[in-house]
Amino acid sequence: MHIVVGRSGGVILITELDATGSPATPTFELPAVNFAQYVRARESASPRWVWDDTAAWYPELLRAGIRVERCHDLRLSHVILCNSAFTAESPLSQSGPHRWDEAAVAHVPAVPTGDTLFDFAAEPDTSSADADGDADSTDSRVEFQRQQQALLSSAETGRLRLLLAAESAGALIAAEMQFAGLPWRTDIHDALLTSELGPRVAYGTRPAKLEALAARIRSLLDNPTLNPDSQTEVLRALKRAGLPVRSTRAWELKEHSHPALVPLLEYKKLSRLLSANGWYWMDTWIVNGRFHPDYVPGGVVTGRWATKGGGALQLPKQVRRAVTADDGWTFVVADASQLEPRILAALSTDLAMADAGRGTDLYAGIVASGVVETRDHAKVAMLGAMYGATSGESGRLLPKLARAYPRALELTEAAARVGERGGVVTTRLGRSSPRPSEDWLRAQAYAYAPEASSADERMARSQAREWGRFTRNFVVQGSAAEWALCWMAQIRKALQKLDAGGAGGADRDPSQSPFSQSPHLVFFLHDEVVVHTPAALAPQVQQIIVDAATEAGRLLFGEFPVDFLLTVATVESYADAK
DNA sequence: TCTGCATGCAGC
DNA sequence: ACGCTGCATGCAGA
Repeated sequence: MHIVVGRSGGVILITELDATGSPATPTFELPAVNFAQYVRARESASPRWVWDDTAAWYPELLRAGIRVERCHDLRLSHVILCNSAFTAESPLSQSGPHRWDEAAVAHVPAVPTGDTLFDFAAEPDTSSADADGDADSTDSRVEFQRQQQALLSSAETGRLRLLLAAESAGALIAAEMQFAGLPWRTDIHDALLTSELGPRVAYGTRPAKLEALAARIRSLLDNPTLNPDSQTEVLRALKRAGLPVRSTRAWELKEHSHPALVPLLEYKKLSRLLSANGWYWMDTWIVNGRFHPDYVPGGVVTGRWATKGGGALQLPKQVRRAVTADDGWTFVVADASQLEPRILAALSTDLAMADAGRGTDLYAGIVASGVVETRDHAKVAMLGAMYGATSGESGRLLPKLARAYPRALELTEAAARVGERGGVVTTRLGRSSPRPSEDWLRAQAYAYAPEASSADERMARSQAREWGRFTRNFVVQGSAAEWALCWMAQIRKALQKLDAGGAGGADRDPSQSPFSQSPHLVFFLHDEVVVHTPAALAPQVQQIIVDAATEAGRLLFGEFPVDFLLTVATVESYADAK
């Protein structure tokens, strides 16, 4: 059963649909204050909630202590269906742009408590799209019908249905992870910063260790006024010291040797720590011992998640020590080993490559098959195949890989050729790549014009290859993102079931947060998840995560025999994983 | 003074 | 001439 919900002024409009998709009852209104109770009551029937934007609806339910099992996020689904090659003929994807194509409405973050920093979180969202008073429940219902119709008219209904369900589950998970937050010990974080940088100082001033390094750099470069934070000044000073560098990138500096480079590299490392995850970041993002990352599901063209603010997807290993489980709780951390190569093997039904990864590290398996000499070579060559390397070590190793795994390599080559011609490629479940820009198309067309110079032709060729590398990678990265969504959705479902059988079940105290007593996802990083769980349940959680990986593989690739191996660890601190 | 772009680096 | 990002910072031009 589907229940379509929409807002109009101060009321919620609700349409319950039966199994055929037609209204089971007339649309009715509910005062906004009664909405959460309504959802709580209806949830027992396991409906799929249909709403415009999960981030605009779910946080308030979570604050009311309510979780929902499943939803259909119209905005995320709209983007997928409008672009998918599997629904290219549908009226939906041929219709012009409207409000469903707009960026997500500004939404309020889901934070459980009304702390100073996030006090605004409790205020209702007044910026939503129906400010003109239009009954957007109608809009949502119409849009839902259009999406259903596009889905059913597709030759790939099954894959797309799975993709929309997974994408929507991802939206629920993102909201739940933001609400629950990642346990974060500010005392440990502060001690770590103090030991690396020196005691805390006011914002905008240099901590002692940075100041000492700056002094050392100035003296070794014989430049008493040098500002080590200025790339231009540093570059000039290095050149004057006789170093043939063309940038101040760490990897380039490491290729040279000069006494000043030691403190300079150390300065850069620490200065990065301070500006990206220093005390200011801690004060901004840690609330009551929890980091509440602002995930954006579907935020990347390939289907990966993005973040806005907080940098959850760039959380450096340096600070993961501060991620510490609550007393009596623990983390189960799992990451998918060599996910993208395994995805590629399955996409291309390359049995030899799947064999290489069966029950073992896939790169080690490639070495064991005698394809290349070392694990590092196997890895570099695989990455080169998926990213489109043409030169260097990776480029040299590619022919060996192509001989051993022709099907896999042919898939990546074909994806690149499609992109070079300006075409569209599609992931396993049906997310299609964007079309190239007008500029790109113009440059390609112009390269054939009689008045085009050889520079024009070179430029066009270079841009064509660039777009080819993008589409080459899109298929693999995007399909891997789909696997990860299915994996997480399965984990979530199984954890909820585990919870229903235990202390957090039917007799749960509704005044408690839905996550305060039972295992739940707290972090996601492309191919890695973290579950925060009562310590006693960790073995069951591990099993759930492993089984979910197998199930995700089956959902995407059916019976094709590819393993999705995980590295799983039960740890008190995130820093101790892998 | 503000804004947009370039740089550099964190993650996968 | 190897893919996708977010974020902080400095710098140049408006």
